[in-house]
Amino acid sequence: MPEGHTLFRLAADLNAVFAGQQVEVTSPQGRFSDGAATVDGHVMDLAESAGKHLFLRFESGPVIHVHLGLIGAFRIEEGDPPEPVGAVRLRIVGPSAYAELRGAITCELIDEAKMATVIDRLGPDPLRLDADADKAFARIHASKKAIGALLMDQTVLAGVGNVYRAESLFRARLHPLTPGVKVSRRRWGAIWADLVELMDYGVQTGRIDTVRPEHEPEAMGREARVDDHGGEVYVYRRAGQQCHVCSSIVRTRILEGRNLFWCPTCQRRR
DNA sequence: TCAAGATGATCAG
DNA sequence: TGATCCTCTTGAT
Repeated sequence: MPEGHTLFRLAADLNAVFAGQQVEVTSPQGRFSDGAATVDGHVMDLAESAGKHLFLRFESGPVIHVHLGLIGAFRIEEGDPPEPVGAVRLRIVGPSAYAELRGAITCELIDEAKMATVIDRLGPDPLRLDADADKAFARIHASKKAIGALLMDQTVLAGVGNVYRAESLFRARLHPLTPGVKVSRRRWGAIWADLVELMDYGVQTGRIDTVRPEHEPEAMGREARVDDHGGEVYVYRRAGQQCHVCSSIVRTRILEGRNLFWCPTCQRRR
């Protein structure tokens, strides 16, 4: 589930087992062999996330830059590593645990300058305490593009993916095709505050739950269903089903190549 | 056994 | 906007 909260949590978990430790770094699949060899046997300094990007810094200077993309997965297991199974792009082995990366869209060795460039391109990240929500609002309010597309643009806002997009707009009762220029500062302030709360909760629990207690299906007399992504949601991937709040049928369409979901009654176009 | 789809991003046209 | 890449799971045949 690679949205920003996943990477934030992953960085913390990697620090817990590898920070300050000498680690063995390999690429069983072979596609990251040169990069792995450069830092193999070195001390991992710190893992950090920025939006959906992950950076593993080594005391000797190099940084491993990882982006999970749509299907990437980085798993940490305790104990000694078994023989690699499948396409393991990167494997890190420490004294008490090991981690394996599969399917990432990016796994490369970069320097501090390149890391700064990657971070500079990103919009404010709701998971960072020093993030400036006004910076995102300036971009949104200057755009005629749909707010549903702007929320997914990582140069506008970092870390928000398809699930948080669908759910934050539902909770704000805002139609996803509303042009950015029509979103007021007050409305944006509420969406930002909600994203901060939702994503922080996602970091703590490792899942995306967005349904307020009073709207839970049990409370509404309906059968509860937890989606594949591991949480209870209002509209994400619920096309054709009843809205938890008003019982209208949740709709879907493709917006800029990605599935979009909304409730036509709770999120009326104005 | 094979095709489709998935929480992402980039590039060409 | 469509094609492409990355890997794995699910469902159809």
